[in-house]
Amino acid sequence: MSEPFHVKRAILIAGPTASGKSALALALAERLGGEIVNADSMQVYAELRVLTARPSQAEEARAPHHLYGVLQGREHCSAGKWSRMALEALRDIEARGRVPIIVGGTGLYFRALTEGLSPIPPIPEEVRAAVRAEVAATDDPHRLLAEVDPELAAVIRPSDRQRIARGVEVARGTAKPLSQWHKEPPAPLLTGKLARIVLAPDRDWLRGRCDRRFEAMVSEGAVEEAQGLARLGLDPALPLMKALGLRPLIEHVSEKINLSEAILRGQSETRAYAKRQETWFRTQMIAWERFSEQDSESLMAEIFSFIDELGLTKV
RNA sequence: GCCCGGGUAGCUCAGUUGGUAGAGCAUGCGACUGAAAAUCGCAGUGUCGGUGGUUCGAUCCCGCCCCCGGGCA
Repeated sequence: MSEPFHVKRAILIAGPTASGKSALALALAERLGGEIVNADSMQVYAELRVLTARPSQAEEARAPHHLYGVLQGREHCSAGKWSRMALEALRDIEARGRVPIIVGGTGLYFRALTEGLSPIPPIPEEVRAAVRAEVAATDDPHRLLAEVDPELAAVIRPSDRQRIARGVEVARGTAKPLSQWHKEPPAPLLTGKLARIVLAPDRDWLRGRCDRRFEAMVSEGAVEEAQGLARLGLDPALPLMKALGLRPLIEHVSEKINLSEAILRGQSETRAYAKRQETWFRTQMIAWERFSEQDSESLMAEIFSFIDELGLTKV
């Protein structure tokens, strides 16, 4: 097991979708001489730009951005893959003497970095694919898991096919079941002087922003982006095909539903996602500093004084 | 004016051969160890359009009234 990477200083910004994290990160980067690292599971895919509200080229010109659009849609990201890419980017940024600003909405990715995951080796792709296919096909996937990892089966709901598939693939692809791997204490990948920030705006305010932003995406080419993806004919099970609003827009492009219905569904998916993120941030990231200020200038001031108190503003 | 259909949860609607009601969506809460924008769990709420009648008992049957569609005149 390798030693964690110790940074001089880093700023971590988590927040629900549409909470304004990217703008905040950019403002901080400009002020501190920082470089931005994406911690969002969907913004890593090249084919998703509009639908994931990825920073524009103009924004990317204002400060270096990393891990945006770096994977092809046919690849699949994961917490492990992301954390390895992130560490590499962090080392480079540190070597340049700049401040890393990690920003995103994927709580699990932040956990992988700051708390670590159990040291489970990669599962061979053939095993993964075979297990996923098997789990998708069977009527009783829970039994498959119970056969190879009864301890895990006892705590995973029979309806939760995704976790069941993970449990089965680990049991088959490694020497021991996932429930045993989980007993090995995880170790952080990243240590050092870290400012951990969660944006926690008012729910109604955020809902309004989600709704408006989805409409804005449509006027900025989200339909065309969905059409482009539909033409690629990718496996609908691929992670990027699960992007919020993508499925309704593809249904619209293939003339199954009209645009206004697609928009309503996209907005509704976005709101539900924001809710799940908030639950994670509230219950899983309790040690992080929460900010609910909505005015961007006041927010910036509060955050700046927070990181200043931590001694992160000077080298 | 007449005929037909409808009025049940925030929305769309199901239902009760008469014993005061339920799904999906929305909303709220939660779980979360390499697909996490994923995956999964829990919860609530209703003067069942109004009013009179029949009945031990009406959201359901009957009368009248109101509202919304559609048709005929």
